Amino acid sequence: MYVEVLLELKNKQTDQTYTYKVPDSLEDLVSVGKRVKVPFNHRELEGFILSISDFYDKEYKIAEIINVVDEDVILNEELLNIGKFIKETYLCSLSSSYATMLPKALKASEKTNINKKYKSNLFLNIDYEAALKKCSNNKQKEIIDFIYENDGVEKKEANLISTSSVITLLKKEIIREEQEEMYRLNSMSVLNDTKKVLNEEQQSAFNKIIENLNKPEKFLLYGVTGSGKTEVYMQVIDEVINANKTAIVLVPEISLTPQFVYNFKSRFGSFVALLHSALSDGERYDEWRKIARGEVSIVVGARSAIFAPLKNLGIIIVDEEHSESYKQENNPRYNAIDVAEYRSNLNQIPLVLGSATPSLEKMARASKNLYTCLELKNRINNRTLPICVMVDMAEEIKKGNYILSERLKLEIDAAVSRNEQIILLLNRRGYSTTITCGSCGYTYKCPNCDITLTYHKTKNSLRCHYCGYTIFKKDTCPNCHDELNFYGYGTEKLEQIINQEFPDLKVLRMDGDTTKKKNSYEKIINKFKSGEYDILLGTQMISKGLDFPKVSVVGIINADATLNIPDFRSGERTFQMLYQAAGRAGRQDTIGNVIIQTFNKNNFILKCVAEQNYEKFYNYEMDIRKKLKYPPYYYLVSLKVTSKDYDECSKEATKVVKYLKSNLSETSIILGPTTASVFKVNNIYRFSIIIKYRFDDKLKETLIELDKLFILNKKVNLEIDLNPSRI
DNA sequence: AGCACGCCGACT
DNA sequence: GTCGGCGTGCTC
Repeated sequence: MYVEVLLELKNKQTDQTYTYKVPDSLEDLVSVGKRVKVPFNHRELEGFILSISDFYDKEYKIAEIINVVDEDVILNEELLNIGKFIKETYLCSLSSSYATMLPKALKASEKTNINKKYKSNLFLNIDYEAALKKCSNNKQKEIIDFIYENDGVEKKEANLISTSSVITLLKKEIIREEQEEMYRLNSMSVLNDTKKVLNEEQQSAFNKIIENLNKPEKFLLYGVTGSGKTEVYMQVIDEVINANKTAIVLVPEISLTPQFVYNFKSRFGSFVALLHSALSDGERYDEWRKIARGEVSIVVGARSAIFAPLKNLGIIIVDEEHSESYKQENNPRYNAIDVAEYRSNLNQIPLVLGSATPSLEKMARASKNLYTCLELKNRINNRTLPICVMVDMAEEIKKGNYILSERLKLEIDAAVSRNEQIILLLNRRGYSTTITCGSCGYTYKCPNCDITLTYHKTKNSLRCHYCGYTIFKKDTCPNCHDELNFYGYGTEKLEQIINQEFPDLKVLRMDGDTTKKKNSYEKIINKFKSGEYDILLGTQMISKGLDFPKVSVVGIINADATLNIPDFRSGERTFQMLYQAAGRAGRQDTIGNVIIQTFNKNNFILKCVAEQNYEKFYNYEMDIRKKLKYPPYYYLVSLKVTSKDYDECSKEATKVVKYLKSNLSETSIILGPTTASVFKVNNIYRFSIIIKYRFDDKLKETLIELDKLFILNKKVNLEIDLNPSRI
């Protein structure tokens, strides 16, 4: 018997299977998808068995496998196929595909000590009467009774009676100890929630999905904020479970902690497994085994939960479909929604993508009837959408209001007097964006990256938001010792200004700096929810799917910040973020007020936000994309050539473009090379090349060949990103 | 990746 | 002479 083994080496040269002989003694244990330990070039490594055969016809000599690592199959047939799909779609190595699909404990390369956890149980070894007779004291009798009454007990519990008696009984073999595998997370089943009555729109969306449960139908559930998409998901899942099938629900990482998860737990109890980033490696391993063994029917999780080894999958739901968190930004650069489509086709089951602000790509597919669009136009219980007002900051500055406009200050006061809460969005952390010397023009810059440092006042330090480089601020210019000027502002400064202007109000700040510690995100949210704080200010993380019933005012401090980022999707991102933030206002019985502060009061996208008109935004933005040949009209590939050596990097980037131009079809557009938007990060130079194409049958082949040319080049690295989320 | 092999410079 | 620097190449 021979096996093909895939080793996990981080090198594309070794991304192939190696043939090993299986000794007779191990033949019964071997099966496809299990890990085996094998000798490999004077070392011992672990790898996955990808296939088994009875003979081989290779000329080289063959080694024998050392042992079989797993009792159970890790990569089942579907997972094996998903891995191949990822390799072929995103041009990464097969071993790196499987590596990202599995929890750390199951990776072939990691020599971790993440193990199964066991608990000890005690049982009677002889019958009850005989056991009692053999007891030499009352404590022992008590233990025997305890075990007898409960038909076996946990050793921990018995030890509470008397540890030494337990030891004695074990020694005399009156009782015996057995190990039972246990999970680190005890799935508390809340089960205190019941189905809500669907309104007409929800019901019709529900019906359409239910009618297609055995088809690979793709749905776009386009429902305004507060229209009750979650209830539709849950009732659909209920149907799926009743048909003895299982479900995956993907959620952006950020909305995983709060009520979304709680809702699922209280509706479905222990049928739900959770996969989120706060799990320890051990906990993640346990959840994974629960899923693989069929002990749960629903998996709720972030991006990588799309790889959950559920059998008999019945539906996949992706909430907040427009979220960029579904695309992995390092290798393999997969998009969980693409994988979801693949699994939907493979299993012949529906895929439901939900959003209040669908991505242009998905809405375009819906308008071409490639997806079925299910629309929820109204908020449940006929709640009204908030009222949006745009404030021209150019006018405000004339009045001396640099950061907070008159209107916003009034609304804050009014909300507080009504005992309501306020959310302020400022998508930039830190205190001020740049520090420049008034005399010589010296600007603090990162020595490793091509970017100015951001001043953080609480630590009196300047930090690079790319590589983390930090220095302490001097009192004067380090060059000419003259005075320093501060430009721009971030969340830290906003917090200070609010404290000055509204000394009586209690303010919470939430950004990348205040949420670094584990659970701090959840803590801040709970603090704000409790009502003891008046204002929550923060970066875009406060705009995502949070439900604070008492919030009636949302202030967007600087709507222009994200609008001016040089990326073709910046308009779309701005619309999505501001629209979602606006949706935080007036969730229950209050009417929401949204104040949008801007220097571009005539900007069309901001007007669309103010009117809360997605269709208008969609038509406008689609028109631009068509004219500029961007997605969804064209597909993109982003190539990045990186190196520590600037000249080498530039030279190779030019070669890449030449290669592409001579190999791709003439209809494809090749742009570059240009220095990337931040052209130096961590002392590595970056050149960017963009391919725009509609149909190019030579594309994959050309990129694979190009990639091969760079494998052996140790000085220069090439990264290929298909359908990048940013360029 | 990581280990061996190989081909050069600088030392007890 | 030989110890060890790292560039190159291969691993069933």
